[in-house]
Amino acid sequence: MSRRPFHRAGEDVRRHDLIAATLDCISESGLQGATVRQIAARAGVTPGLIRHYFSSKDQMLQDAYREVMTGMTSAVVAAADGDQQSARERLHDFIVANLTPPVADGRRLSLWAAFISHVRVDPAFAEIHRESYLAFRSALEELLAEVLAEAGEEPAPQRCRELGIAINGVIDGLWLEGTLVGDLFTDNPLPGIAIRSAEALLGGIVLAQDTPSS
Amino acid sequence: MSRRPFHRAGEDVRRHDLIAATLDCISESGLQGATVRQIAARAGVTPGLIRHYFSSKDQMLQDAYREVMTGMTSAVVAAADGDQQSARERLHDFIVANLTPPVADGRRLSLWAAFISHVRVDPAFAEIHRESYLAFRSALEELLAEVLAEAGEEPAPQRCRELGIAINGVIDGLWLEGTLVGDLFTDNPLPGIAIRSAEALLGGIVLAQDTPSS
DNA sequence: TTTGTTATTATACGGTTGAATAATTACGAG
DNA sequence: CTCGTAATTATTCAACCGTATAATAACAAA
Repeated sequence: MSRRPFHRAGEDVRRHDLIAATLDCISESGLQGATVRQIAARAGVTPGLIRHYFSSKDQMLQDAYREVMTGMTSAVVAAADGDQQSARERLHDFIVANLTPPVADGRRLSLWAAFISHVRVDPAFAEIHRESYLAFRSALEELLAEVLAEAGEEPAPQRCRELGIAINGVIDGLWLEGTLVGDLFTDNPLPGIAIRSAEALLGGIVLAQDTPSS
Repeated sequence: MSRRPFHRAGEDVRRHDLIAATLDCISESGLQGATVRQIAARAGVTPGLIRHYFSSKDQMLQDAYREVMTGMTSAVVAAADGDQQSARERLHDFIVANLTPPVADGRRLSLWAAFISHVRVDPAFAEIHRESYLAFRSALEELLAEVLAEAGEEPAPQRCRELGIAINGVIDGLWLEGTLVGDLFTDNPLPGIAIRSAEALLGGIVLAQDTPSS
């Protein structure tokens, strides 16, 4: 009976590894499959270590949820911060980034869905959702204001807000269904649908460089 | 030690009661809280009875999922089958029904979210989702074809399909966020946003009787 | 009223869960 | 090189999970 050998790791790397292992477990077998033992095995440690870095398993899940959401928003915001010249192009890339990998990805959807099911049950998760949703929407609204101004239209806050809600709805819905049953949309690529929908919602402002209208 | 008294019930009633109790448990405490003991207690029976009516707990969950989804689609389809004259009015009511109670409702969202998190893990649930999504989308496409024809536009299948995907996306996204954090939208009623969005996507076809554009 | 069927309850089982505690071992400070 | 600290492992615990099986009681048929 030899004791298991181990090596020490910095607090930050351990926490990150444990969260990564948690997300792996959730994406593969859902929240139900994310047990402390499974997570520990995946991270290459023993179960007890989890409660040394997190006050409880629930606390670790909250941290994991926060990381998933910030990862998604930062990915699409980065896509809109490239070297594009016009606001139209930035909005275009922002929308497309939402509906193409790595954001539109089965693993991300699994994680998102698992946590969403907890939002209505646990207030702590509701707060995390609220924060991430508002961060996403405000980034989108800012982008929309620039697009409107660029097109010579007065970017009234109320109009930007409503446009943001609507376009966010399109993105959310397409991302959800497209990633859930992607094979249904091979004949109708979702990025194109999203761009044309946003253009329609914007009252005809053209976003795409090349738009072969269907 | 007195034995618990009981009365017999018809097979259909019992199954329905058990499924109802299952949904109650899920909506209140998520899938994790929907244990056979909790469900049985809620239904006023003992746990063993569940496996007398369902081959397994998982089987009962599948039946419950199917009931939730058919309940939602039938509710909105019924809203579009009233005594409205024009197709425009029917589409209008269809969209509004999606974003107002009892469809836009916290309990329904809790149930939907809990099951969605299972769709990516269990193929049986994926199949149920696929069926219900296609049923919903085809109902919407049919409605859209009538609206286009009524407006004198040729209802090409490809256009109806793309419109259906896009409008379904708007509905899904708004339903999701609106029900998750409804208090964020008190100043921006979602049914109005959805209608105006659909009108924009339809290229200007007017759906509402009275549309005070924001 | 008696009997047979089966819906329902009661009980038990093996396995798993998150958490708590105690025993070790790696590593830095001195 | 030694020692103290704390990161990590090992073990244990009570509670709970879904399921299987046997005992019981309600109701229908005769």
